Amino acid sequence: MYHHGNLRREILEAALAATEESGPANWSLRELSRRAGVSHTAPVHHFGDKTGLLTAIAAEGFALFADELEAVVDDFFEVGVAYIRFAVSHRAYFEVMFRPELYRTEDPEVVAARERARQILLAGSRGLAPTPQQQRAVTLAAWSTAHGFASLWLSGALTESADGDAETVGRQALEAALGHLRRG
Amino acid sequence: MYHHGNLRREILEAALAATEESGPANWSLRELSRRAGVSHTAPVHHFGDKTGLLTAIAAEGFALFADELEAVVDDFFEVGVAYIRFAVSHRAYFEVMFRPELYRTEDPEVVAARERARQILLAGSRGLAPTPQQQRAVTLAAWSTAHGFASLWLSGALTESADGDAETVGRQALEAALGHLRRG
DNA sequence: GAGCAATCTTACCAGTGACAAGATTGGAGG
DNA sequence: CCTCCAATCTTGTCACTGGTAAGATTGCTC
Repeated sequence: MYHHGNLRREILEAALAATEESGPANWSLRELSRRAGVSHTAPVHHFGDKTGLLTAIAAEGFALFADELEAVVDDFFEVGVAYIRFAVSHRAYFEVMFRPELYRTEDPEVVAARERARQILLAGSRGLAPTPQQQRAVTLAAWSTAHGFASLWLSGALTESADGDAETVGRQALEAALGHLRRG
Repeated sequence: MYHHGNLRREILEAALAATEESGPANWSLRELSRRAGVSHTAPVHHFGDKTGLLTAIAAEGFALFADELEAVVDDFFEVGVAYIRFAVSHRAYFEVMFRPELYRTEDPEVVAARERARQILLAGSRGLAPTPQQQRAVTLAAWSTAHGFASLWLSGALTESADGDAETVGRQALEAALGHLRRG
């Protein structure tokens, strides 16, 4: 099928769907091509190689991530909640983004989007501690807690320890770790 | 080479070394076999298939993990530090353990070792909150913070935000998140 | 010292990512 | 209109992979 019209997008979506089902490694470019009804090398023109496809996913993921964090940037605590919400609701993106061996981490689009997200995280916890040293520790703590909860949740490690939806339980964990910072 | 003598161990170590270098997906059984000087199907007898090898790594990893946590079980805060120390010093194990799509999570050895580690984590934060509900939140918070810091550190996400060795910086992050629980 | 069971090998298959060379087609410029 | 170019997709091929089947080797037991 020459001139599919929307192949780049369709392959990308198929990759996301496949990643959602079985992780970012358990699918092949050829499988995605078959699903899209094109030859096994059709994606090459759009992504170069498999790493290129994963790089595109990471770049788009960091951009979406930054967007969602930006929406709540004024509330330090809600940035953490948004972090968790993003991981759960955009699982496939998240699983690629934080697995640097999968894609080209220094791709310009990736770098730009990732840096944008990072700045929002840094801004979110600004002014919560007196010294720069403590400031940095607070940022790290918040980032670690949100990221850790999200990772554990996605890996299924919490199925025995937590009941409820991710956002509710995540809020409780964030509150236990960081609530004292919020209240001053 | 018939009757290598120690093939199971050698393949396992080679897999750990390769995982350390390039992640748990970027090596092949055949490559490990070549390194060990045996035919490409020799590992089959010991592990069944590639998933079996990764399952063995996960089982051994959780057992080592439980051992290291056990050594400091009396101090809630030090359990978190030990968690981070394990992730950094046994990176290959850690990266497999928390990637359930890679191995058979319900393998009896895996289940036993993982459950042992889980109990230590639960015990570590016992008595730090009045109600069971808060108790659970504190456990989740501590686990999330340690796990998140370890994951971010291993993925390289912190290279711009933190200087120093993982344990030192990790302590600071844990202190910022959980220090208030320690001091009562 | 015979035979068994554990361990390893050789041979093969389908599936994969990458590459090279070529086919098709929409659209721009004459 | 129509020519031709660049974007897009296809066919063909390669080395490599994981998995399976069948068979070879060898340490150990009795």
